[in-house]
Order: sequence, then C-alpha cells, then structure tokens
Amino acid sequence: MNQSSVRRTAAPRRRDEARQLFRNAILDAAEVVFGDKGFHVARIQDVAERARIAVGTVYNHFEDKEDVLAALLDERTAELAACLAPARDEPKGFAQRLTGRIGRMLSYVERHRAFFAIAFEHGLLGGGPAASASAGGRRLRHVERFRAAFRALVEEGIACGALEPLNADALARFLGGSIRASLVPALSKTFVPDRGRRLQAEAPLIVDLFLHGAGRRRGKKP
Amino acid sequence: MNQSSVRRTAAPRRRDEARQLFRNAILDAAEVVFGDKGFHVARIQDVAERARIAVGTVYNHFEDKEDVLAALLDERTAELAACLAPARDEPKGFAQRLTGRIGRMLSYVERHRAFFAIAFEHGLLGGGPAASASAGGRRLRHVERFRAAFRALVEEGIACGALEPLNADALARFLGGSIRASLVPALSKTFVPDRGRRLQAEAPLIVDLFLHGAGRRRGKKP
Amino acid sequence: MNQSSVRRTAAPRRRDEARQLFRNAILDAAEVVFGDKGFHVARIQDVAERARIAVGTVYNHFEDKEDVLAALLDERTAELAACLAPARDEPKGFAQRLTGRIGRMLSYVERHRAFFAIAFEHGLLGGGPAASASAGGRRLRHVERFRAAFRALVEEGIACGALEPLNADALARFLGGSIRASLVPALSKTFVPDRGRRLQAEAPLIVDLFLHGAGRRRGKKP
Amino acid sequence: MNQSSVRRTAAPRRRDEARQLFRNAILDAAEVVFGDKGFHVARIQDVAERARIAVGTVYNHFEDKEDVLAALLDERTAELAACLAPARDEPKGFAQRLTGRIGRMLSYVERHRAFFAIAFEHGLLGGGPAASASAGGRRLRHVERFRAAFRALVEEGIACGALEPLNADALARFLGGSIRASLVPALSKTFVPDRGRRLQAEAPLIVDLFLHGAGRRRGKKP
DNA sequence: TATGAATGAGCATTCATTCAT
DNA sequence: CATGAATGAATGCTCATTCAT
Repeated sequence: MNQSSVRRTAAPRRRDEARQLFRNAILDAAEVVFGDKGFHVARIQDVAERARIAVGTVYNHFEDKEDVLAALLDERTAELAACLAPARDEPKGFAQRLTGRIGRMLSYVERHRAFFAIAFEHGLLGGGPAASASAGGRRLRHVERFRAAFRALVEEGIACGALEPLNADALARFLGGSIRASLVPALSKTFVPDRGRRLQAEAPLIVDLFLHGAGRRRGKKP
Repeated sequence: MNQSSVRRTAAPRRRDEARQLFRNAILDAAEVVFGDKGFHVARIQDVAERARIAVGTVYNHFEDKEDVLAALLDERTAELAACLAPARDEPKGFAQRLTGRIGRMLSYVERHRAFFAIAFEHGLLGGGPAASASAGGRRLRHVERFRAAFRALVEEGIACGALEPLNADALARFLGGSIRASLVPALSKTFVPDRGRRLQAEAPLIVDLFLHGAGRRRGKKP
Repeated sequence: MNQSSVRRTAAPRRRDEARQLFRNAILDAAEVVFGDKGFHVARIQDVAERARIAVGTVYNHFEDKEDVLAALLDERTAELAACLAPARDEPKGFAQRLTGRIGRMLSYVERHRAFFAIAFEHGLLGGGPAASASAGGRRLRHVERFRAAFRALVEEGIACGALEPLNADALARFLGGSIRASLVPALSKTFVPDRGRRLQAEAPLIVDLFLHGAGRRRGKKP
Repeated sequence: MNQSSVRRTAAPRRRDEARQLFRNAILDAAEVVFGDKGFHVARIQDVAERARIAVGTVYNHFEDKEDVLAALLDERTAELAACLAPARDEPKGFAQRLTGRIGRMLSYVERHRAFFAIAFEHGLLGGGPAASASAGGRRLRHVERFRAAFRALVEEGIACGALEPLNADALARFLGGSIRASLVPALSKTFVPDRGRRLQAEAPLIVDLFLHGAGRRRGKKP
C-alpha cells in the first residue's frame, strides 16, 4: 500500500468520524431538549446551544427540525427494539426470557428517560396520531419497526405454547400496554429517578400481570 | 316576586344559556381541530372558523389557547371518568361490571375519536409529560381525576375479592394500559371507523386479558 | 331605505375604505423603500416602519413580499400606461400628440422616481429577465400591458401615416428605448431633481429623435 | 542567468497562470449562475459548484460576492466597449462603420446572453440605480467606461458631419437606448437563440433608426 | 493554496393576543 | 358582547464568510 492510497482512505475516515461526532452531539442534545420542552416548544437554537454548536451546523447535518426528530426516533427505536431481540445465554422458560428482555428494555428507557417522555407522544408504543400526521409518514417507520419487534416476541411465545394462540397483534399491543403502564410514572417529570429501586425491577411484575392478569387466582388458595 | 326581580333572574339566565352555547360550540370545534392537527399546529383561527365565530369571541370565553385545551380535557375527562362509575342495574360479577363500564368508556371514546387521539398526547391514561409541562400543572388535574376513577374501580375489585390484593396504583395503571392497547389502532388516522364492529365489542377481550393475562391456561384443555 | 340596510352598507364601506387606506400606505412605503434599497435588499420591516404599521399588518394585506412588489408594479404600470392613452383635446398632428403623451408619462415617472428606478430592474420597458423569473410569470403581466400600450401608440402612428410601416413591435421597442434613454439619468440616485428643468421638457427632444428615425422621410423622394 | 533566477521567474509564472485559470473559471461560472438566477438569488455555493471548486477557493480569488460581480462587469464591459472601438479596415461611411461596430457588439452580447441579462439590471446601458447603490460606487466605473465608449462613438459621428451637433451625452444615451431596444427580446429567457437569424443582423435596422433621428437631414436644406 | 464544514447574523413569515368599533 | 384587523414577538432556515486542515 503506497502513501497516496493511505491518504485517500485515512482522511475521509477522519472526516466521517467527525461527522458522526457532530451528529451524535446534536442527537444527544435534541434528546434532552425535546424531552424537556416537547418537540414543538423546543427551538433548534436550544438544541444547538446544548450541543455547543451553531444553529447552522445543525442544518449541515439534518434537513430540518422534523428530520432531527425523525433521526432521533430512528436511532433510539432501533436500540430499543434490539432489547427485545433474543440474547445469548437466555434462560429456558418463556416467562424468564420475557422478563430478561423487558428488563433490558426498561433499563434502556431509564437511561434515556428524557427522550422517551416525548417518544410516546410521537407514536411509540402506540399513540399520538396527531403528531405523526405532520411527519408525512416518516415516523410511521419507527412505530412499525417497534410493533414488529413486539409481534415477533409474542409469536415466539405462542409458538412455544406459553401464550394463548390469540390474535398476535392484539397480544403484542397488550404487552406494549402492560409495559407502558409501568413506564408512565417513571417518565413523569416529578419522578425522582433513583430511590434505590431501578425501573428494571418492575419487569417481573409486568411479566406476571401480562401472563396471568390481575384477577385473583383460584389455584393459590390451597 | 316583582317584575324587576324577574328581570334580574330571567335575563341573566338567558345570557348564561347563550354563554353556554358559545362555550360548547368552541369546545366542540376545538375537539375536532385539535384532534385533526394536534394542539400546537392548530390555530385559534381554525377553531373560531369551525365554530363559525370570530377569533375575539374565543377570547371572550377562554383565557388563552391553553385554557381551551384545559377546558376540553376537563369536560371530556369528567365524562369519561363517569363511564367508569357504578351504574344502575349492574350485573353481580365484577368481571361483568368491569366489562360494562369499559364498554361504555370505549363507546364514549369512539364518539370522540378525534379528541382522544390528542388527549393521550396530553397525559390521559398516562403519557406525554413533556406536554403537560407547559400547562404549569393545570392539566395534572385531569390526569389525576382519571387516575382516581381507575383506582376506585380497582379497589372495588380488590374489595370484592375479584382482583389480587396488589398495589392498587399499579393495578390501576395496568388496567389503563390494557384499555389503551385496544384504543390505539382505533384512534389512528388511517382507521376506518365502521366496519361493522364497534370498539365496544373489544371490552370482553380487554377484561379477559386484564383479569387472566395472555398466558396459556392449563385448565382449558378438558 | 331602512336603518338596517343602511348599516349593512355603510359599515362595510368604511371598512373597505380603511383597507384601501392601509393598502395604499403600504404600497407608497414600498415604493420608496424598494426604490431606495432595491427589492432584494429591502426588508418587509423597512416597508412596515415607513408606513408606520406593524409587520404583521403588511401580511394582512399582501400574500408575501413578492406580492407587494407585484401589486406595486400592477398599480404604477396601469397608471403609466394610462398616460400613453389618448386624452381629450389632443392636437391634430401625431408628433404633437406623441409629445403630449410622452410628456405626461415623463411627468408621472418624475413623481414616482424612486419606484421607477427599480421598476426598470424588474422588466419595465424591457429588462431584467433574471428578476422576472422568480415571480413565476406574475410580473410578465405588467410588462405585457406596458408593451401593449406602446404598440397601440405606434400602430396609431402607422395608421395615420406618421410612422414608417415597419414591424410594430420593433418600433414600439425603439420608442421605449428612446424614452428610457432620457429617463436613465433622471432616475440615478445622484440626480438633483429640480434644477429648474422638469423631465417633461425632454419630451420634444425624445419625439424628435424618435420620429426622424421612424417618421416618413419627406426629403427622400427627389 | 542562473538556475535560481530561472526558478524565481518561471515558477511564479506558472503560479500566475494557475491563478488566472481559477479566476476565469470562477467568472465563467458566475456569468452563467448570476445570469440564470439573478445576482441576489444566486449563491456563492452555486458558482463554486459550477466551477467545480470549493467555496473557499472563490474567496481566495475574490474579496466577496460583490467583488465577483464587479470583476465580471469589469471584464465583460471592457470587452463590450472594445467592440465599439475603431477596427482595422473599416468602411468609409459613418453609417457603415457604426453598423459594423454595433454588429460586433451584438455578436458579443449574443455569446454572453446569460450574463447581459443581468448586466442591464446592474446599470449597463443605463439602468438599475438601486442595484448600483449597494456596490458603493464600485460599479459606476463600468457604467462610466461604457458611457465613454458611446460618447466617443457619437463624437466621432458629429466630427465627421454624420450626426447632428447636439448634446453628445444625450445622443450617446439615445444610441444606447436604440441598441437596448433590440437586445431586450433576445435576452429574455423564453427567447429561442438560433432561429436562423443572428442578433447581429439587427445592426442595420438599429443604425437606420438611430441615424434618421440623429443624422443630418438632407431634405431639410431646400 | 484548495478545501468544505462551522459559524451566526439576518429575514420572511406566522399566530396568539389585544382592542377599537 | 361579538367582531376581525392590527400588533409584534418569536422562530425556522439561509447563506456569505471564515478558518483549521
């Protein structure tokens, strides 16, 4: 390999790394700012200031304000959906596997609390049709990807006989609703994040309720 | 009762009725407009136009834009919470009572689809903490009232032994999440409202999942 | 005519008058501001300030910045073209009539010097194709109307035997060019407007120069 | 001459040639881009892209955007004025010489149509005082040089008895106006450039129209 | 010297709110 | 009170210019 070929590859690589750095800085800033004020109230200026860059720079990396949100949803959604995918060394039982995955998901949400506070507004886990309208479908992708992850999980459960063979979409939504129910208080602004208990600890309860419901179980008596 | 006292009471009464008429017209218009475009995108102008009145008139009846939303949430939330309250001639079993009440609730939501699409964005059934921030706490009231209705329902269930004696708040949220899961697709814009099946028909499934979960029930086989 | 019908007509009339007042104030302000700085450099803020109104008010009367320019061109162009139309008590000879009309036109231009300085930039009397591009054809109307007025004038001359029966469009452009040549120094910013001589006094020279190129040449026959 | 002195002169020469190459590439690109969109709408980025160089490079060769325009006007104006200067082997008659020179000028304009479309906006042949304001007088030079060329031409005509001994400036402007009248349609965007007839063919008509207003009138003598 | 990403002042436009009629 | 035009603060986005590489 001669010097010139080194140059041809090394320089662009560093440039790409710089681009990635800016992109991440912007998305990280947007996560906090959007989470704090809500998408519509937040100003691009705010995002730029938090990222310690100029407004113009935001526009060097993203098409417009909507695009920043879309990219953010894209990124976090993919990571969140990944939590639901099978991992190595999972326990045998479906309930155990489910608990592990949901726990991972809760843990991820906890690390990105600010963002998920608004992500729900924008359709995650089902919601805000109004908000998703303006995006002209750009955001449907995220929701869809997420729905697919839940569906896969539920179908896995049906396949192994752990879940009732009901409509997979309905079950997937039910699972999403169950998880959401636990997340809501944690995402509220008045929530004090670390009182010793981590959000992850909720996973067994969620799974229990999801699997067996809230009804009093007769078999328990004897 | 002399004539002047009649005037003092009758005339104001008519005036109050007129005020009520305007107020309702504005709220009805706001419900549709906010539901269509989302609160932030909707303009007071749009609401006024739909109500066939002038913008200034809106401000004669409401403090500001936020106030219109708050009033709307107040009104619909109260009506929605009322669905969950005990009714006359309810069946004996908790599950049956639950099914009836949830059914009524679903029916009400269906009649106000446009609005509830955004209500969820603004904290109903737990959500959008970002949005509620700007309201300076005004909206917490609605959420709180709603939460209370769910709590009462759940506590009723625990009291009569139909529900596990777990944390009432957690159960209330779980019930809310279960219902929400069924509402989401119905509130999406692409939803075709009347394909023969009414949203209300989902109530038994919701109750079943809420009470018994999605796990495969062993006792079903025989 | 009863009182109510009076109200129905009188109130709107006053409102319409107010609209007209605002519209004119804006156009007058725009004429000066655009003329001073050029269309692109001038800010709507400048126009509003000069008209002593708020920026928003400009947008209550015009679609956007382009629309203000278009309306201005429309109005002034129509008035300018009217100068070229036949008047009452015109003298018999074509040259005399021409002199009168051009004189009136020059006089009008002089009263609106600031504006015509930029009008030429935007296609009047033939010019600036670049500028007219962005308007998407809205401005072509003005140019076209103006061209038509010149054409009519030239055709009148041809018809009465005062002009060579050449291509009317070419002659019209030549007449425009002849007039323009006299206007240019008067429209320059360094021009001191009133040194005793009015622009109108140039009319005979313009006509003389114009005519003895397009006029039928008497001496040629022998 | 030793080797080092060779280096001192030869290398800089090559460097200067390179500079010239860049400069020309930028001006050529600017001619097209400015002509297409107009000076204010065109972005330096557009010019750089068309020249296949980086934006920064433009600023290595020109002070700012205005400077690019000024240099462009400078260059093209000088070449255009040169068309009006006496050439070798010109015919004897003034009309013939005039026709030749104007023909050359038209030909030059035709080769640079895109540019002259905007040059007129910026004062060439008299015009756009608004535009020239922002340049702070830098552009007056071009206009002035051009005016001088016209003046010289007219004075030449007066001297040889071919033109009326009127005010030379007025005649020069009249000549400019006459030429401009023919250029306008050719510079419009909708103009189809080559329909068999070249712009140059208009020269005799222009001269004819011009001369028989300013030309000494033979028939008048009696 | 060429490069092209970062910069941030600048501006058109919107829209909640006011207030004279 | 209803009205609807006037208001002007607020904001998304652009683009000329700079400068580290």
